[in-house]
Amino acid sequence: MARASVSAKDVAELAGVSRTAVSRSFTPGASVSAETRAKVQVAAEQLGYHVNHLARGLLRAETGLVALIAAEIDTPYRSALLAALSGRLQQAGKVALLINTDRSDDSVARALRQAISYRTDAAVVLSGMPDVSLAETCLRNGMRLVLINRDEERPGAARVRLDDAAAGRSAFAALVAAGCARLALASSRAGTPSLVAREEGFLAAARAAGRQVTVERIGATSYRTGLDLGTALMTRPDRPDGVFCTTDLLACGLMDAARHRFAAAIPRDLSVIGFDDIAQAGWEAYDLTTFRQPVDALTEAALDALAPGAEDHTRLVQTQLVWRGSVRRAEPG
Amino acid sequence: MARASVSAKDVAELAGVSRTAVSRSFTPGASVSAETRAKVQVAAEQLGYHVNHLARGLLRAETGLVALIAAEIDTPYRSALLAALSGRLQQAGKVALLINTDRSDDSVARALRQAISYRTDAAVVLSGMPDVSLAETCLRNGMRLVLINRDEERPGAARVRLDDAAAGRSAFAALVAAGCARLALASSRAGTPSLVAREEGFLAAARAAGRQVTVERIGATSYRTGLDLGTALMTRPDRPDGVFCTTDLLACGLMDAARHRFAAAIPRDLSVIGFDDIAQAGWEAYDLTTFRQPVDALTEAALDALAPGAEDHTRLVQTQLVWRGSVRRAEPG
DNA sequence: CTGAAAGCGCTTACAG
DNA sequence: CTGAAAGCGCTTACAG
Repeated sequence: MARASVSAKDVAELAGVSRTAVSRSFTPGASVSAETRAKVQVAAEQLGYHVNHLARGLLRAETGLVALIAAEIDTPYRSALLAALSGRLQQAGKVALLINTDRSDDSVARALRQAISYRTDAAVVLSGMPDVSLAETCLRNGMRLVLINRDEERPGAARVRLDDAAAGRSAFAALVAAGCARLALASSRAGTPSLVAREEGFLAAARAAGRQVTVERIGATSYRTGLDLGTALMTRPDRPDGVFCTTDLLACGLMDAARHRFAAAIPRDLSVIGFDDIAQAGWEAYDLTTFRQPVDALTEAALDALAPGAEDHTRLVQTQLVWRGSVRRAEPG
Repeated sequence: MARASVSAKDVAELAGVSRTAVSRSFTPGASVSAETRAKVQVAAEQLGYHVNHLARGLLRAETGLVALIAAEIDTPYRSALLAALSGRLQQAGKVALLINTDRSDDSVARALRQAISYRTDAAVVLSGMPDVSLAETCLRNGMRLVLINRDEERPGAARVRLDDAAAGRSAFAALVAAGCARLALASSRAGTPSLVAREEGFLAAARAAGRQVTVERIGATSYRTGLDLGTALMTRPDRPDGVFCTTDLLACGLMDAARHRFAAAIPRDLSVIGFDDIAQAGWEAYDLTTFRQPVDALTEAALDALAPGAEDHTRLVQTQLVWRGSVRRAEPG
């Protein structure tokens, strides 16, 4: 039994017009006289009528629904991206279906099935990777598929990626320019495409310059892991004096460990560069030099990619190094 | 023109059964033979069929959609609550429509209209306050309405609230027990119900104990405001030695200002208590004693409240003081 | 500009 | 257990 709610029929009766006229009154650009539309509007207002988008979605090519599929949505960077994405979607007259997953591909599959069930116009995948056949099912159901910061491709799906490798390279250059002698790379074991690309950019640049790098990888991508990374690096005999953390969360933990457990001063004893530019990077306790994830640019690229008929190429977005106080300034002259 | 997608009719034809049989095969508990169901399943799998929940929502009493309406969703506390809420909703077989608002009641109204348009089973309001007539429209459309941490009531709507006043009182008791001589209250000017209740609990307890309290209120609820609050309090001639911040974000800013701008040591020179227990409160740089927002309890209460036929009373959830290092330990007896 | 009619994809009595 | 039929609330040719 359907839920009781006021329908176009009720409005039509009250306004003394046909159901068709009601429908037209709520469709921008439809051919209705101003007079009819006014009568309908009054009746609708009085009854508290709202067009049923479920029914409308059945008839139109678009439902106005877009699925946002992501893991760890309470994390600073993720939540910032999600906020931008959902806000921007609303501006565009769409509404976001938020589906959170753990990292397993299985839960991405479930999320995508949900999206299909509600016939979302598009699905934006921020975490995990849908398998090929499911991706095809999405397309077959007329859905656009946008992958954010995923390294694999899916035929028919658009990708939006950060230039992580370039950032890794420029992190290396920045630490060298600051005069750091013993370089380190600190990352988690998550092994996501973004992390790997940052690591490889950094290491490739070091290799090209003939420089040694101490590499430490531990656990999940979290503040706690940052503490462990800091402890691991600071207890080494060849304690580094310049480190690139593949994430701000890791950098914050690493800085706290270095300061509170080893009484190291930053940047005097240790220069640190992070990645993401989460809010905390700008807090005075950290004042972290880091790469800004251009949330707005990513969001625009994603919106462009999910428009019907958009091209499926990869949209590459550049990051920008935000200079703060965690990296030693090179000696003048 | 509707979007091309595989329908029950396609599956029925391939499986050699009626459309009714297909429908039943996807309804738990419906009367279909195992044999028919199996045939349908095979055909559905092969075609990549998924029940259209838009159409289903038209016929059933529930759509499976729940609207989450919130502002500042990239803020640590908000995003944690949203993550819990949307995760729990999924477990319950529902899916979250994320609608973010600014604080204006107008944008809450727009959000609610969207919810009605998609016939969500319920709307959970975390920010702002819907006006009475719109709240009634929601109910008339068969929607449940759950207000989280809102002080006003709406007839027919359920509320979930934290016992903010109790927390305020116990913050006072904790600072007194720590031996603080000059107490302060630091808050923003946002004036939300939760903030006001915390402030009043603290001030009422102080009044009852005959103690003076320096009150400082500035700007929005943010880390930056915390810096300003810290600066304002530390420049007073009667510099406080114990402060209750109505939010962790404010507390983090205040601590940073006290330390970096006034070289104050915490808790030696200043004891600080926050509220929320955001992730950063547990970071070594802050190690903040604070009240934990029991996100899980709030979430359970919200889910209980949005079940069809649930009672509309207010569900009051208690907070818990998490002791860390930002409050001086009282001298042992 | 307007309305009657067909149809989107589903579910649910109803009859067998 | 099974299927034909009616109907959920809408939109879109079609004819006037």
